[in-house]
Amino acid sequence: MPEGHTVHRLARTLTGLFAGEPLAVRSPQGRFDAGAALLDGATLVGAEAWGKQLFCRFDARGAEERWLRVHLGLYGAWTFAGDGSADVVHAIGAPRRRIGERETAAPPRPPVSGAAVPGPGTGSGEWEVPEPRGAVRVRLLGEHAVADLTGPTACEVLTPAEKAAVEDRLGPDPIRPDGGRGSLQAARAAFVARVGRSRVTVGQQLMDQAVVAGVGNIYRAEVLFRAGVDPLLPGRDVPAEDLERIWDDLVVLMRDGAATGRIVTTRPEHRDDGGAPDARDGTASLGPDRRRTRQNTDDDPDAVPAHEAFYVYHRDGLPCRVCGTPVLLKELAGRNLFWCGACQS
DNA sequence: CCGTAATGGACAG
DNA sequence: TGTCCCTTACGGT
Repeated sequence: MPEGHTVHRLARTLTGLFAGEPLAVRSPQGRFDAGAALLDGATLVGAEAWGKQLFCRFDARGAEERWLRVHLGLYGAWTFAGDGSADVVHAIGAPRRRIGERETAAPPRPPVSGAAVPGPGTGSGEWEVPEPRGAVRVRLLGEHAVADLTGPTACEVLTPAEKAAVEDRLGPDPIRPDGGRGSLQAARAAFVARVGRSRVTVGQQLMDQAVVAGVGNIYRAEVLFRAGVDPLLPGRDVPAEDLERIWDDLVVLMRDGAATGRIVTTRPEHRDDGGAPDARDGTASLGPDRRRTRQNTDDDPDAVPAHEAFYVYHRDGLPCRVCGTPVLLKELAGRNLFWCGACQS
């Protein structure tokens, strides 16, 4: 997925597109019919993120507020279309979903086989509401835009109490202004204390959303490399100063990711690998934008090429950017862990 | 056409 | 630790 930075971006996008508007809520796929009925016609007050959890607040006149909770899981994604009155990235979520991103540069998609419902129209921008594409769990339709959700791990309507219960199980979030613990200092202290009192490896704990919310496999691998910490070290054996540096680095890296839509962890001096392709994925001949590791990027020509964005993630077998030792790969708790055995020891 | 990977997580035992 | 779920796009046949 979509690590935490993506979800924070999504919250901002949804708020920008829909906040203050009553929305038509549907489940074209049918699996969310009951939930959609609860929300249909309610006003989207705003969206927020905590780690990888997305919460959209709906107010229906006279009724108690409702929260739509969405978790994208490994391959959930939102795609957007609209009249262009709001500036949005057109697809956010699973990396394979590139169609939406191409639409960013492409002219507005023509209506599909005349079946599309005409949009309400806004005076300035006429637009056609596109047919749902694929298995759309939820469609949010407003005056100026439509948002389609596919493939989520979780999609449900919650009461305020139920939303609070979900949040209670989440660790501090480096992207939230107060870290989700009242202040960034308190959030860092909570993280350091929690990791430091467990024998579970620091590599596993970083993937535990109760320890720190929003970190996924990429940030896990990259932040440990940047800190020079061995992922297999038990948390209690990692010096507190290292854990503090890891937290502070997550704040920087993840907020940068939320701002740009990309994860880039390499420092400029470590990026020039001569344009070497990602040798592992056998896509060397496909060109720089078709490698296995792809990002949801804004169309920024100055963006760091994907194959130079990481130190170790998906680079097993390739020489470490810093010391040249081959990057290691090991399956840990069902997920691939990448690290440099020399730099991280 | 089919198998598989993918930045995740819940649940059983 | 293993199993299952969610969906898409890609490479290989």
